[in-house]
Amino acid sequence: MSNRPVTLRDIAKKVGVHTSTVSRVLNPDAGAKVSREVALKVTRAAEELGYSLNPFARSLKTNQSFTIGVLIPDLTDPLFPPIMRGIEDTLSEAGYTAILANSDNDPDHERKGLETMRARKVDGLILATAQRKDRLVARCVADRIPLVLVNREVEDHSVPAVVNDDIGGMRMVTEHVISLGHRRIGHISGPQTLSTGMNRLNGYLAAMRAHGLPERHADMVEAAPLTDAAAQAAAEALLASDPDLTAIVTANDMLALGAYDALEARGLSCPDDVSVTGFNDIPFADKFKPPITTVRIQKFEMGAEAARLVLRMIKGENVGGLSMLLRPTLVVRGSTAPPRR
Amino acid sequence: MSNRPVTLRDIAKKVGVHTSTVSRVLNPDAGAKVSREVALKVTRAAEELGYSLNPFARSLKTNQSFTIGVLIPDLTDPLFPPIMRGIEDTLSEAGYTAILANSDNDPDHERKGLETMRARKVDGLILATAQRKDRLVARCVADRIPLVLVNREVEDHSVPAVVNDDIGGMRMVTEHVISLGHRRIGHISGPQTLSTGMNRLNGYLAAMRAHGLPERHADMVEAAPLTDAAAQAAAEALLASDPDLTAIVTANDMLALGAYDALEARGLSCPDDVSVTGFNDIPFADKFKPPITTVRIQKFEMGAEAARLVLRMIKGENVGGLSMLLRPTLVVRGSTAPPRR
DNA sequence: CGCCCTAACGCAAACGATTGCAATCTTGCC
DNA sequence: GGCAAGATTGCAATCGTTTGCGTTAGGGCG
Repeated sequence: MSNRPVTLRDIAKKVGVHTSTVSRVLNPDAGAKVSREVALKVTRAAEELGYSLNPFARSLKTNQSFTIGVLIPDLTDPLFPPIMRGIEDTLSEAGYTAILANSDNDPDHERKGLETMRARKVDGLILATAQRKDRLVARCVADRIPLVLVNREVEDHSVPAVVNDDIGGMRMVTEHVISLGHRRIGHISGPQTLSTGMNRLNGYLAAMRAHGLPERHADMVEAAPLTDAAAQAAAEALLASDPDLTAIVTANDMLALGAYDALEARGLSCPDDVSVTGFNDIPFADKFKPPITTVRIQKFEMGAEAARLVLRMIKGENVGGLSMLLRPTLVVRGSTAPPRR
Repeated sequence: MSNRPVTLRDIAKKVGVHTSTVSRVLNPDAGAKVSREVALKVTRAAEELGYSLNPFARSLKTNQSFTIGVLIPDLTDPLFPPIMRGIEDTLSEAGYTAILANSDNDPDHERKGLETMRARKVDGLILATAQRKDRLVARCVADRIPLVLVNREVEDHSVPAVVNDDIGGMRMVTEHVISLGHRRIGHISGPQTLSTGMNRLNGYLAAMRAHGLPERHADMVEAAPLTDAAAQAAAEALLASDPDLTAIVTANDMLALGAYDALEARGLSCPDDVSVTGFNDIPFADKFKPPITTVRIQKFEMGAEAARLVLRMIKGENVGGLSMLLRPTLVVRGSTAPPRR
């Protein structure tokens, strides 16, 4: 028994037909006509010989890799694993495979990641790293690579994207806080270079306006990197400049944790002294003390839809300008309560 | 300007040499001799034309994919993203790419994942899913695929693995609890079908024995699935059967959180009434209330070393029986304190 | 019974690289 | 100056599939 893998030729020889016929039997989708009997004999022989397609040969010929590149900021950020699972689960069902790269929010890394993906000739791209203005994204569309954005999108909506209703979500949670009786409400925002950061800020503003509450500049601080440390600093600035604050709504759960730290450092308690909210509903959001009131976004579904979308683009479907907005839901937990005063 | 990608032939034509020469210039590692001048002209032409290697053609010829399959239980489990990053970061430096599959602890999924990886002709495999006796692992070694285990290993140590010193780690944290003065210490273990579950249990037992403490059967319960819910049930069983327990050491942080829930349900406080410890030091372990005293394992490094190891195997190095044991460290936080009585 | 059409299959040329071997050219040395 | 050794480079086969086109055979129809 030789160890040489079984090829189309082996099957052809065994059955007594030409390799092209075997190929046609094994790829019925191509729409080639083969007689019932031959098809049966071929499939049987393939089975017996334990044939398995050589993907390199196929790809060389068809110029398809059945591979999708996925670029995310950092797999270690709890937001992305669920998205990634959504992507991979639906890709694999379609016979596609994801290859992953982390950008670490570094343009060089990002560029390098994209580079290797293109070198590997991915059939499409899913990016979770988009800035509102993004040169790399622009280059990809210019190069006509099937591309969809996930979670974040670009300013001009020129690229298909699957995102949450960040404005609506933030408006919802802000109004929850307002409805509890809060009037002086601060916001720790994410970077305004990201659609999420901007939209969530706008959602906050919309809610404030809608209820006739003043928008004070001092009540909005940006957490430059989306870390708990940055958020802690931001929360401290907020509390210093406006000691009457009774609530802080933040642009994501990690920032909420940073706010917790700031409150603790000041000897304030949440939610008794100050209510805090997050966004995303990351795993464990319900396990912290207090459990975070937050906005649940559809992480797995976001990934799954992005994958479906890119697959449709690959099939040649024209999905121009199609963006999907997933509806988030409010999750009220222990970090919000009516204000004391 | 045609859109047809640049090939070796294009370069050859431009420079006036044969494609084989171009190939040799572009693959210097192969050790072929090419004159300085030709090499220079070729590289320059390649640059000018914007050549990029067609990986399909190369792979077809060399039968290498520069791809490693990684199989993990669930990316959503906070233990794995850091491991994954370790793997990917070091693979990509070597020009390799990881393709990921989740088993969801389901043998069918696992088998299917392995199947697609083999269909894609990965050059090697990294498995984080190994049971102590694992048929799939056995099949892989039988098929002589370069393979390394990570985090968990097989019983007979027949496969190279990169794991933590689970016994030592658990012994360490148990002794920490003992040194605080605890005598009645329960253990919530992981599944004994996994090396981690068994080793950690043994570490606990070793510590108890070493200090002349009785090993009571009632003080050991297995959390069948490694979830907080299962752990909560386990902790309740523990507390019910042995109300004098003053400490519970668990096999991982998620189980510790389950123990928290059980204590809270009983109106007991941690660490005042019962001390609790975890294992792994997952992200946020310091953010819970109380922050979890736990054993920090080297997650990123574990992944990185596993990647390095599989690469060495691919290069043909004989690493027979080489396993790496990474040293964990004790991280004392707020969930442990001296017993009241 | 002849002709045309279609179904089924074979033929062979790709896809783009790698690589053992042959051919050529230098160079050194006697 | 001739020859051998060594350094470069060319030649051509090959990896395993896919696919446009040609060929064959059979069937329907006039």
